[in-house]
Amino acid sequence: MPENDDTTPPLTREALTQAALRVLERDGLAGLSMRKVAAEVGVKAASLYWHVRNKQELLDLLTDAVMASAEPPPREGGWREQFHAYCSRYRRLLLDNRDAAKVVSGRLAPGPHLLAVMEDQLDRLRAAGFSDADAAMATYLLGAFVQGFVLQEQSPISAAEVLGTSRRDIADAAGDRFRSLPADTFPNLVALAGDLTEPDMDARFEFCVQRILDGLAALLPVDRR
Amino acid sequence: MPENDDTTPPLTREALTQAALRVLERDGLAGLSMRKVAAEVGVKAASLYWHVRNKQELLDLLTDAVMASAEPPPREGGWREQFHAYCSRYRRLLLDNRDAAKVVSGRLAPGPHLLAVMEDQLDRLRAAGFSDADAAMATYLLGAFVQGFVLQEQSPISAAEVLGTSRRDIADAAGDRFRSLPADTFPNLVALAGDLTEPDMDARFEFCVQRILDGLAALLPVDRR
DNA sequence: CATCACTCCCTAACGCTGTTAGGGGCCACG
DNA sequence: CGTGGCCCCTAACAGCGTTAGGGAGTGATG
Repeated sequence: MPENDDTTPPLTREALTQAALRVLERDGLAGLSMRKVAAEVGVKAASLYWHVRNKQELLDLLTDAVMASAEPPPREGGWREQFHAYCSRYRRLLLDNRDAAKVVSGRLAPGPHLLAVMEDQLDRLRAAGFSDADAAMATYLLGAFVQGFVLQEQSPISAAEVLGTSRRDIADAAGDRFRSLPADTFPNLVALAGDLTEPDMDARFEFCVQRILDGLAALLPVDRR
Repeated sequence: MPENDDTTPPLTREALTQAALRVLERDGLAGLSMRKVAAEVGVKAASLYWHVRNKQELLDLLTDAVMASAEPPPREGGWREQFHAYCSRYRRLLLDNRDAAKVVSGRLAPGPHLLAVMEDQLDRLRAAGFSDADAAMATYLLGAFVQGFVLQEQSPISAAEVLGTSRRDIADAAGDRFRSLPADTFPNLVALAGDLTEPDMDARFEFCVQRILDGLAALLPVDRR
């Protein structure tokens, strides 16, 4: 009798999704198993298959649940500020929810929340003066980039048997590694060791986003950039 | 007696890597197990742990093996053409080796071959007139983007219980899905259904790369773009 | 020659995974 | 009262990464 209620309400897909979200936060994507999700809702693993076709469908639900917490930036300022904010918020979202980048990039599942985001982005891009085709491509470009960036940003470093796990320490170690390469075959890596191992990922992201926004701006007539 | 030799040469990490590469090509990353790799070299699974610390180390070797087949584009024409070629070739490489994008993005393992690529890219960027910091960032940006793009490009579509698995059919189905959305809440998705589901991924990639190159070009003094 | 250390592979096992088959209470409807 | 659908169960299957411990073969050392 683990419950004080004599009957527990039947499971819903939403409850299941929320439970999976908790397990994901606690144990990460690698630790997210059907058995743990089942235990989280007080049920055995096989029972999940009544509500969900398989694990992938649960991950699809997770994807949309993550996207649900995305809220569009304020609609003020130029299109550049707005899309800069969009990118920053999307990155934040992926960073704040554990392993969200891996979950989202594992499947292209346009759930209702993602559709809403796309709709909003397209509206702003067209209002900014982008052609239909360019607007469609721009949303794709920004989405793919932010996802790729965060994935890269979060991917573990191979040589990291380093004790100090802080960004700073890792960057220092990587810098030393670059500097200790043979200078005759890798002159540029040696010379740019410091630049290559910039530990401030926010600054890196900033740079990249600004370049992409510059590239998009070049599509507009000069007076609308 | 599966061998005509009475003794087989002892395993090397290189032989093991090549075997893993074959299994990867045949069964994909999800089907790549230590047992299968062991069988591929005619050995039992536990024996692999003599040559390799764990599966992740094998994947790191795989990553560098994939990067080994990357060859830099010819050093002729402007920096734009050169880096356009770099991006296209990197994408081709990721597309041609099964699940290469997933393997590569799972770990940040700067093996010798990746170091060589970075060295070469930095050299060209500096020659083109980019500052040290900008050159370092640019390699990062291009790498992260291409990886993100291919990952997105290859991620399976959730609603694809569709029979016709061709790009064209999937795009058509997705287009129909967009068009059948309620036009009052998703006017842009409905209107741009065709543009959003452009099936020619080469064209999509082309667009994105050109935008990023435009953005990078803006860093240069006008006379060197 | 005997002994030791080292290399390289083995068997056996542990605890985990996703998924299916089949069964059994329970509740509403005819 | 019976029947059918809902919702969960137990049991099991085949596979996974990984470890412990053993046992042949080889080459150097006493």
